[in-house]
Amino acid sequence: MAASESSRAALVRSPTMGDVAAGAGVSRATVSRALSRPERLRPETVERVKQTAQELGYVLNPVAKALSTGRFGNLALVVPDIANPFFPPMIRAMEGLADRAGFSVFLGNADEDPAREHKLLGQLAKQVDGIVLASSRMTEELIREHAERRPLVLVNRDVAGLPRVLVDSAGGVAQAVEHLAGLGHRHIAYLNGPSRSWSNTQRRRTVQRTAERLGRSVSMVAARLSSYEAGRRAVPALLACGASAVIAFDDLLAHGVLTGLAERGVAVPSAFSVVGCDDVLAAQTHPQLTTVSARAAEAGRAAVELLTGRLASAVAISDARLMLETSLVVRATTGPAPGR
Amino acid sequence: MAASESSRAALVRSPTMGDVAAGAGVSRATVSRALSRPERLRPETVERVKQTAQELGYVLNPVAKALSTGRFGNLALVVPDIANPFFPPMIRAMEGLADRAGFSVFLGNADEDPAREHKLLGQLAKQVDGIVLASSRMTEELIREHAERRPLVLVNRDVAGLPRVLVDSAGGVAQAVEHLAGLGHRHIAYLNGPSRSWSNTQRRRTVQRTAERLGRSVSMVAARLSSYEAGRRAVPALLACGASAVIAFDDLLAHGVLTGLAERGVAVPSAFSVVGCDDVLAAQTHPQLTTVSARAAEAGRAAVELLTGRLASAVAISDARLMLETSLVVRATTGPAPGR
DNA sequence: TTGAAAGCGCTAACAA
DNA sequence: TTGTTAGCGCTTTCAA
Repeated sequence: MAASESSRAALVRSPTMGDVAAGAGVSRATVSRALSRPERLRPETVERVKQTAQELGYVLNPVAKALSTGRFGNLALVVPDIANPFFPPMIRAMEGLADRAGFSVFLGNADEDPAREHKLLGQLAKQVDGIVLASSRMTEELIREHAERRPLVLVNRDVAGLPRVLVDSAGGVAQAVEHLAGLGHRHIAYLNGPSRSWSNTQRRRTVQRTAERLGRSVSMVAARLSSYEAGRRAVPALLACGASAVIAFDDLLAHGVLTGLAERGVAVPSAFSVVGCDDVLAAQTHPQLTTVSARAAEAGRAAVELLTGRLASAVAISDARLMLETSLVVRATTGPAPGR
Repeated sequence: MAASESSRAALVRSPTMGDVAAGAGVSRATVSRALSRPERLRPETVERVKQTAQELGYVLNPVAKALSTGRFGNLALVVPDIANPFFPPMIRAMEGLADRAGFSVFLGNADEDPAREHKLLGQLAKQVDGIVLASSRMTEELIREHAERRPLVLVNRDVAGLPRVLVDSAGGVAQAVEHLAGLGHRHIAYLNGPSRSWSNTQRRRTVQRTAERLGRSVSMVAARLSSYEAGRRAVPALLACGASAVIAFDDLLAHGVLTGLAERGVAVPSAFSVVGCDDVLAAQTHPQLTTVSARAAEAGRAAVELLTGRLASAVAISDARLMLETSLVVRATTGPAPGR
């Protein structure tokens, strides 16, 4: 009754290469070759092996293969918050491309917590060929450390020496400021997102510089995290600072602001203008939010391409720095400054 | 220079159990025990082993462990479309719970395609301990087949004999119909979602029955898939059918409808009422959509609990059928029927 | 073109 | 309490 006693035991456990070998009257090595390097075998052998594999319902065991080759056929994808609408389109694009390249993907949700991010990367590293790390909140030092263990591509995080894809919101944000200035707004607020976010830093600076250049004043308002509620709660501060328009770190905050304004009877855009960022919520909700395109899906695709390219070539193209330009998408939540 | 030649080679490759064993002056088995069953070892031995493991920066290789034990420490999560706002909160909840239970998670995006779903499950099955399959579009037969290979829990798909978590939108949808009837609407439309969706079938039937019971007429409008654009395009049909209110398959469609109505100058809710489903977009966007709560996160959590419970107990609780009740959340997009 | 055999890093009887 | 040994299922030299 021992599993090794007779071939009838194969009925319960799934068939292995040995079973196929026995069935086809060849060695396990030959089965392996028939499946991975058929050109090195006589066609009729390959045929016979594939035939019996088919009959037995044999499926290659990826874990055994991985142990033997050191290659896993898996990618890791780590994001700070999968529930943030910025990420799903990116994840979707990544998963699709990874799949086409023959990889399965692990998803890690870091919960905006650098420590959890670190832990996730640690436990995933040993079963993936490469990692895409999006909007990391970890220190540069820690990121470098992980990048040494496994090929790693960053999204929206700018660490010199590591391959990275950056959605350059500067262009779009500058356009947003110009758009508002052109509409007569003299005082613009910027509603901040997560403080450790590279994107937030970039957007804040761009608002500041552009407004300065155009001679408009700017107020910085803190939300500190990206959420609808945070945006809603920021409205009193927004109104108090004297601005007549706000550029929010992202669409989620912008929607919160819309609600907060509505609750206070402030009409949009006639009394107050609102601009979002990322064009993700904006594209699938009403009202049509004026926003800065973020090209999340493209960024994801580019990151996976960089990663699989690097995995295939064995030549570490380490310092790739891909910038994706953005632009303003004017929709319905911006209008002329009040009293003009 | 062969890897086995001298221990100096350990500098390049990551340390194995053998390295730790050598360093601590014990056997590999002892290292293994120190890490997984420390209670079976003398405390000082455990200490010594952990110490040297620490020094060497040793991390257990999960793939080798999996090959040896047949347990992977991985779960698979397959959804039809990760970009559909219904899923991210669910995925997030699942990932969090899985992580706490010591599992990493593979994410599969089936793209609303049964064939892709099948393929994904096939390739993932060999490296996971269990599977959560959400809103499957596959045939019951195929689902059963996969459930035989690996422990599998369904979400929002009702297959007898398999453990499943169902968000029972009947309650909430019935309330929505009653709510609208109470507001004087005599003709209500239901905007359909994906035809293979269990949830859609359930919602459609509930609308029909409840409206019948209350003596209201119903029109069925097809959108066939869940997207903002589909909702928007459905507006002409919606207006043409003579209804004064719509219940949409989900929030995404509802938002599309809102935009379509706005484009035609139809005011919400004074001229037309809109109800969504899922309360996912609704909770983080403006305007505040009247919707049916979907408890996606809870459903995800329940599914993972069912799965890990089953994995731990080794007793197959096969026919669990968990229903999560829903209810209507009245917000700002429904109002009295026009002309009343 | 094919087979034999060693080994990937770990676990788990079985002994001691 | 600890070590020895035999795999887990696959790939990959090396020989034939």
